[in-house]
Amino acid sequence: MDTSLPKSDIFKGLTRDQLSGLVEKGRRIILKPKSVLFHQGDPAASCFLVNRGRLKLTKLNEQGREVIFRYIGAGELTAAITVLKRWAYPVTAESVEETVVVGWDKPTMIQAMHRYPDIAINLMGIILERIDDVQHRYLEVCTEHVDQRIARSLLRLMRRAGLKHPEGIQINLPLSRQNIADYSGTTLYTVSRTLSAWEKKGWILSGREQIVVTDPHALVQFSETG
Amino acid sequence: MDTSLPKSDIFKGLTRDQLSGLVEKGRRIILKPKSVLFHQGDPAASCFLVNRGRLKLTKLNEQGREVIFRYIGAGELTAAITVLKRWAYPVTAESVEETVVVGWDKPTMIQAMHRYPDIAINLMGIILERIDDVQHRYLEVCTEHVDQRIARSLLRLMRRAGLKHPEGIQINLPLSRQNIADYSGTTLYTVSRTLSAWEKKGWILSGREQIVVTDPHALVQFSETG
DNA sequence: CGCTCTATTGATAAACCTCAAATACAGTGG
DNA sequence: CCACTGTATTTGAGGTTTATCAATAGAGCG
Repeated sequence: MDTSLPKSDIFKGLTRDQLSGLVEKGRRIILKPKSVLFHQGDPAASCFLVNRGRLKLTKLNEQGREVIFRYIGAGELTAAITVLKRWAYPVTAESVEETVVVGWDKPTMIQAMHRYPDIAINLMGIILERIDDVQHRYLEVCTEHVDQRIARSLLRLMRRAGLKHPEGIQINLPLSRQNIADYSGTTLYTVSRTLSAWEKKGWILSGREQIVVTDPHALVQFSETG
Repeated sequence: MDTSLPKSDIFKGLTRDQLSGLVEKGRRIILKPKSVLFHQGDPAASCFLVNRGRLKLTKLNEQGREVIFRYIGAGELTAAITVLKRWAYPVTAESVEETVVVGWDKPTMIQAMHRYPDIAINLMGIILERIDDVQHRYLEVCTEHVDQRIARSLLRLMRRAGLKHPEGIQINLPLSRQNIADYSGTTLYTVSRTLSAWEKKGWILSGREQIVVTDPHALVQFSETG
């Protein structure tokens, strides 16, 4: 069995042996692209670590409109909150590409935290960062214009999933206009128009489900001043 | 000294004596209406419990536009996050009426958590509820129309600060149109127009900085369907 | 090559904001 | 009690932003 694990914040402080012991207790799941790991309100959802690939975390509102909270990649956790709460995690996780995760159920996770208190501390840190992140994005979506928000979305994705590319930095993720819209709180039409305009300005290059940011500085400038 | 403390989630599980010992270690602060307890990015901010009155938690964006995250009342905590993180809490807390808070610095709080592990567990629970709340509001602000969001804001405030009133439920809080706008992510003009319309429909009564919800059911209905 | 999914673009409408001006209200000091 | 002042609120007009709808083009795949 492949016991290699990516570096992850949650297990910082553990030795190699402790870590592989934990991994053995986990359930390894391989997801094809666009398959659902757990669904909004799924009571069985427990704690998952992404080993390879990437998950999209979303939420649907009553009318069925989707919002993307974040994309999480190798070494990142999701649904860790459920370990500490009895309610189901109100978020859906879906792979955007072939993805491998390791999942632990609540009892295992709680036992692990007792044995290695570092895990609990790390978990706390991760949750606090998430809260800060959502709060900041809440501020943005309340106060900023759509195009500013699109710019921020691209920059955020670029930082988390950026790859070197001859013309700039490529967002290494299958990313449709609809995805960007769901991530920015707008519609695919507005995204399309906005990206077209930026492409004319030379700030980005765009293709089918692909974006390359060619002038990050211009985007940053724009995202801050409008 | 007045050692009476409101029931608070954070100290659930502690005895009366343990609690009053803690209160004595805290610093009691009395705030006149509209005074700032701590400011966005203030490194000195530590953990505060509201004893009486109410605080408004806000954040300013780069252009100086304010967003209200939440109003917190007696028995509720704020800035608890700072206890566990080195960074400053990126939020401003301001009293909306005469307010009494008890504040503890980080070392005291950490010591207390060691002595009474219940506190750490309770704190965790509070933080998890907050994350869920912000995420849900993020979804709302991304997907819903302004008037739906205003309806949700009134309902939320009603549930947290509602008082019986001959005509319905009064929101017991000085609440200007601007406040509602900052809480809903819109402008005071739109709030004014919307409330006028609802008053004509008999859903609410409104006065200067005062709202009475006379038909909560209609508001709920509206907030869900548009 | 035809099928499906994604993206673009124009036209139109709706939602919402901004500005300006008028009005209502609460508190203060005479 | 009343005028005065500062703030809160309302409302209209006009404009901008953004969503919606519809039609077309393009890309990838078997």
